[in-house]
Amino acid sequence: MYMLKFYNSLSNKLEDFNPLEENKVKMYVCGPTVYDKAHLGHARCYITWDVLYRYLKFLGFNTTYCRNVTDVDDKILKKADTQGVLPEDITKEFYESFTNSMKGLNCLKPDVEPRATKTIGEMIAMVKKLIDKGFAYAVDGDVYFEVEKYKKYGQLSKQPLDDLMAGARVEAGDKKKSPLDFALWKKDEKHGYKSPWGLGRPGWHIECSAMSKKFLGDSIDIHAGGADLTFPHHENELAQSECANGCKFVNFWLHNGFVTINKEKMSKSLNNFLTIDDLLKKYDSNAIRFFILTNHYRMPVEFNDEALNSAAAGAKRLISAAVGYVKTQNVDIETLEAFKEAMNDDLNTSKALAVLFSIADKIKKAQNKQEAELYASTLITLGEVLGFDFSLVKKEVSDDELKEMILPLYKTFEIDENIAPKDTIEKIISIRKTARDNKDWAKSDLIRDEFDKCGILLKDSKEGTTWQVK
RNA sequence: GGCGGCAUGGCCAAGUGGUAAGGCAGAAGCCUGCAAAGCUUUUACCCCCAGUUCGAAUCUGGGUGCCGCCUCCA
Repeated sequence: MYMLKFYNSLSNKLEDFNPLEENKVKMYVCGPTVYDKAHLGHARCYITWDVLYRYLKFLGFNTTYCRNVTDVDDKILKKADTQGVLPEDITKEFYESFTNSMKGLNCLKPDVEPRATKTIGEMIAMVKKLIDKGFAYAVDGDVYFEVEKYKKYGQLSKQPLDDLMAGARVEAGDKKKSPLDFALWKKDEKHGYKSPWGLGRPGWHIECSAMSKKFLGDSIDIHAGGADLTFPHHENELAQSECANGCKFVNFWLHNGFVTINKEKMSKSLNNFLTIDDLLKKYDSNAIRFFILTNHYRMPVEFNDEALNSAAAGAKRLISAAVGYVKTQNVDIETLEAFKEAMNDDLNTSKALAVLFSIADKIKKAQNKQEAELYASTLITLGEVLGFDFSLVKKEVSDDELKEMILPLYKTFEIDENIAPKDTIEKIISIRKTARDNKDWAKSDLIRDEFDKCGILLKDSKEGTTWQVK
């Protein structure tokens, strides 16, 4: 039995994971602000926590995964105003885009995906409570959290209050008592919601606090997100929630590292990002996952095409090892234990991948069919815990798509277009076989090239020639 | 300036004090008419210096280099 351990950003230590409630895990991940397409950095974040979710469930924890959608935000409003459309138009478009990206990456849907706009009431209630308890104050339609009142402020980011104060920006016309105080509620007469303080909208941090409380309760096991959220977002959430609820907010704070490009953080503001949509045009989800999972989730990952191509090759070989086998209830215990040992160690996915490669190797070296089936089933079972999609190996193409692909061949070989594409391929292969039998290598190679141009790979072996979509 | 992190073969990367997993690429071989695919084999003293130790990539101290947060950002 290996103990499940996570690196807790709150203590900066590896800690044994014990859920608050026996066998139950409540996890919250900061979701996207839906105003633009998701990029590789988001992919890394959500793939990482997707793997955590899958693994917790695999271990048998009754896991509730909540990932919010931030659909009230300055950037959304700004974009809407610039384009002369409603904020809802923006959020609808990019929520759909995000959902598609997640699907494309084979990320499981969270159990709850609350939207900020649907949780306004709870946010207002929380802000009110903070005011009642003396942790917040209202000024001219704004409400601020008074950092001074919460002595533990800075515990997560390990920032001494004095240093924060020294570095804090003081803005002209600021109504805050202290530059460190942050907005819980902002006056907004154009896009605002009704509240005890007039028309306004929630601050970003209170959104997560309220949604987490509503759907998971006052205390939760895991709160995860990108490392850049540690300060101020998570620090502020922590302060608000503990002050409002009067109890511990989160047991484990987990943060993933960034994707870098040319050694710099990939981000919207640096404008050096690659969207998930674009990446998926070139690489499948297994390749992207493999790329992300070869690194430990807390380390930075440097993106470049070479790395992604390398990952694509690795993923393909790994997944292909299970082709022709199905998943059963059986798994190889030794491999399972090795896998768990790796994953229990703060999600050491790099090591877990090595375990998968070793089981893939065992499939090939199996003494008999039964053994091979056991190993393959193990590979699929554990591979799916990492979110690999084993259906992607053999590209399934519909007859119509296939026909579209090989249309030139119909013409070249003067084949009736009413003949099914698969039969057509077989027919051309038999033409090629005749050529090969006659040692007409020029013709044989030409046909192979023609297929290649159409995206079909021919494989010659002693048993004959087979084909597959590349 | 404050806080945090990183430095392992051509590239990516794991690594619990006892002498370096795995992936990619490369090379050689098998297979093939030739290829492709597949299979087999194969490549490291771990940034520098000092220390602790019988023994350090792994611990301590000091360098050097790189990155992130401290402002919206996964």
